[in-house]
Amino acid sequence: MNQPSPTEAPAQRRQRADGRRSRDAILDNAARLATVEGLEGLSIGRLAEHTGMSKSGLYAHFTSKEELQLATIERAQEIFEAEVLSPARTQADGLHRLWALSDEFLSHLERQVFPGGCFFAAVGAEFDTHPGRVKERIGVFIEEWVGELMAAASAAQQAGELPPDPDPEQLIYEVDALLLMAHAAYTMYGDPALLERARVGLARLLGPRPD
Amino acid sequence: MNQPSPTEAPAQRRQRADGRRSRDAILDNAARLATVEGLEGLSIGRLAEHTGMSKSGLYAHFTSKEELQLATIERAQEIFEAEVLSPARTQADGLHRLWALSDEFLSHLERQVFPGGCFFAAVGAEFDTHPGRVKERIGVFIEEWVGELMAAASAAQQAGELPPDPDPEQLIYEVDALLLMAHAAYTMYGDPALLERARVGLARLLGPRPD
DNA sequence: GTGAAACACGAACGATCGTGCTGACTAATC
DNA sequence: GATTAGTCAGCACGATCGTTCGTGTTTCAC
Repeated sequence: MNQPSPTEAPAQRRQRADGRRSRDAILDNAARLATVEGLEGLSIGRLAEHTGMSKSGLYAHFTSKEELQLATIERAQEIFEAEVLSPARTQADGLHRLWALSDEFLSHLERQVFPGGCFFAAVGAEFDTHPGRVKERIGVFIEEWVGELMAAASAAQQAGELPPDPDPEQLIYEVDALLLMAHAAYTMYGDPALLERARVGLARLLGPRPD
Repeated sequence: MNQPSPTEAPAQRRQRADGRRSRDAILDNAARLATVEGLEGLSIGRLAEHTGMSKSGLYAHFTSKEELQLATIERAQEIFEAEVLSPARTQADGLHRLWALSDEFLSHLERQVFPGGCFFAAVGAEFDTHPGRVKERIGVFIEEWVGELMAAASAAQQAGELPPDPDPEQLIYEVDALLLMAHAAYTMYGDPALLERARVGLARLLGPRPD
């Protein structure tokens, strides 16, 4: 029934439970460490040491370092979804959603979900000058994030919660600028007041939080 | 007369003209390459190859890689002063100066003074999670840059060119956020429209350009 | 013009990088 | 319970890393 038809390429080697657990642990560490050491600066050896396994044992889970980097991005995306996107999506579309996305983003910086701030801002800054599959994936995720912000902004304008004047692209550019600045400033100096400044700026762009 | 008193530690080994030229060439290449490869990712060997000299010959100019990095930052600062700060300082203090600083910054991105965008945004993102002398120097320069922006904003408020409402710290936080976003977006996607969005945002913060 | 010192090179160092291979061990399948 | 294959460690590889040293070569001060 649910077994793949024999004509289809299986391609997927069957996976053992302990292997799945190891791979998860590796990628959890990789996603968090990458915001500190960088996605390229993070070496297989140090990641293995940090995960408590041998270099070759760890490497057996991936076919190359680039594959490890891509898998790490995927894991970081899951973490971001769980910590930022999902909580914000409980809010109604429109201005509530837009504020929630911004607040949850700033909250995940403050809670240090990643020790180096926003994963995608960190590795994006690292790979913006390194064309290839890794940069592409990061670029795609950022576009999705911006798309989600823009959808909420459009809905807010449609509902009359926001003036139509700055079109959503411009508005979200400025919102995202404040969020990026919050990441950069807070990671560099560690002062929570630098997160608060972003909230003040958001209030000027979006008006005070609804409710 | 202008020779150092013999009791003073000479400390400074006398320098030959060709050596000075070599060192300048090294640091010019280093400052520009660092925005692409990263200040840590830039290796002595590749920098030597790019400069057209041997690895050991290049290294003889510095006592360690960290010293090379610090000298590179100093050189980048000189370039930034020449390309951004000096031109803007020809404008009168206040709103004119503030707009000039912003415009010259965006212009130096567009002219690709550094191939990887803003040097200090790039290496700042790399070293924000690496405490040490390099991070400190970067942090100090950013504070000076922000200080210059804030001084212009204060003068503009004093002159009645800007409302006193957002205090200079908050205002410059938002200005700098737009400039940082311009760097990040333009470096990642290469679309000049992303620089124009920053200008539009600046106009909302500062009002239209004077004159 | 001569001597001292700055300069630049080649060779080499120990360490670490990403990447393979081999072979025990062990969990899942029949 | 035997077979299969996923898991993971040990070892080793070529390359590259930052760094040092010794040795010619070139510039500059006297």
